[in-house]
Amino acid sequence: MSPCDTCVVRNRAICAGLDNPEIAALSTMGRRRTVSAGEPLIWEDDDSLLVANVIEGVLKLTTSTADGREQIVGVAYPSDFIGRPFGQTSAASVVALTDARVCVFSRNDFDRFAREHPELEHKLLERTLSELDRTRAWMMLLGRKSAPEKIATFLLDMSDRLADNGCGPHAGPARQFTLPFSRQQVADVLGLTIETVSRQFTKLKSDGVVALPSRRDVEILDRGALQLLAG
Amino acid sequence: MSPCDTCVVRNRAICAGLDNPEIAALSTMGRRRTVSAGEPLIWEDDDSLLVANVIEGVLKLTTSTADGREQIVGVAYPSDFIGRPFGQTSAASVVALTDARVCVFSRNDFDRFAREHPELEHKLLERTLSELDRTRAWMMLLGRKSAPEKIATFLLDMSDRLADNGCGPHAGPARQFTLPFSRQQVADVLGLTIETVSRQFTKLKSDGVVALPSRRDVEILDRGALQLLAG
DNA sequence: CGAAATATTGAATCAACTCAATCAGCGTGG
DNA sequence: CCACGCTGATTGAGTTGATTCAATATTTCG
Repeated sequence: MSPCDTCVVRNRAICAGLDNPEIAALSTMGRRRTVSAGEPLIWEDDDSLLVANVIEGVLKLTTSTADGREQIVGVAYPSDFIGRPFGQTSAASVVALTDARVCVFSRNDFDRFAREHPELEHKLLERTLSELDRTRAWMMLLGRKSAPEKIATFLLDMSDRLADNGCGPHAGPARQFTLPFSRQQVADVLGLTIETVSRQFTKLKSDGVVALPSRRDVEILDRGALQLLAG
Repeated sequence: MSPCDTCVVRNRAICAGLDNPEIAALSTMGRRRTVSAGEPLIWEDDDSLLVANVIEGVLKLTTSTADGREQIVGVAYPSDFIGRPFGQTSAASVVALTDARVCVFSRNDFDRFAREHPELEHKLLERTLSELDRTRAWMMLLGRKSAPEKIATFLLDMSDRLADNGCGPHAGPARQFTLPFSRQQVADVLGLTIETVSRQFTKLKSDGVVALPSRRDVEILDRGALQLLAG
């Protein structure tokens, strides 16, 4: 019995659609590992040695300048695929935001396996195309939106992505949720400073648009107002 | 004889690697068309009805806000693939910057053909992964770089991508080139205003870093200085 | 040539940043 | 248990880089 049989993302990750012999083969190549909050898994510009599926937890993808400025260029949730297949180096670092569990493959093994399994490559292609769409929408935010618009867009995005996507029917966006980000990390997602993020949060709170019961918790009181602010 | 036999991007586009019967089949599905400078080919949020290979010319991929702000999220050169396969809607508009020639497929036809030809899907996957890398690098620019850094990075990027990639050996980055962008379009790539772009260009000229013989022409006089400025 | 579009330059404003101080939450150890 | 220190977040004051608004210059094209 392979560990995949009990994998909680078995039917959502790129493994979905593989038949039992294929899963068995893939299973022998992969191994599970945990990554503690704050711990890196992949380094920017390093040789691309491994790829992985996220089983549990949240990780950030970042790029940095020589002088230490950071931009979060992506966020990986359970069932997401991380790492750079079919390429020599990884363009982004991957660091866990929360304690996480991932299913890791050597890139070489994965590349070989993928080339032999078109269905898997197709899943990966669909995922990559979606991620590119999402990334391009974020470029609009970074290049053209004001700080209030950025914050509103961010909160709505979080509300969608942190929606309780368990097995319940039509969950819809979450009204209240816990951010996997510190204020600094929110700033690194939005291309702002921590002070600006803090001020915008305070503004939204005093305007009664959101409630902030704790540092990481958000409750959306007026979604319509947020959508209006998002621009 | 199919038009592909004489196609100048035959060996660089995703068609590369297909054998003759496959090319013949693909060829019957595609048709060539020209797109004049300024003419749109695909509209944001519209149903994704067509995909295409760029044969000649340059096109921009853009997203816009309701109130008309625009962000250029990608630029397509000859041999690049444009459009959104395997998805209902297109996340970006595609508009020609110069007169262009493209090889157009109905998305449905292309999707079906691609699913039957893993080698083609693999090529598309590699391209999409590279484009995602490039896009993420651009997010760093949009979120964290200053106007002078943005302009310097932009000019170096143009110098690389507009390098004479004919058949000559090891061309290297272009020392002088013609921008396919107006000042407004440069602003839309970098998330700046046209005035800021103009001021930065003037600054680089008066500092002797570049020469600007005409509105669209750039000659890099001091590449080292540009690299330093790029941050 | 003249008109229209595009680009540059200048002056003034403002949004977001920097720098600095205070505050809140939290775990530790006396 | 609570004082202490540490980290992260908030708030304030002042600055600045990029914008906006406005005027002028240049190029393009009918």
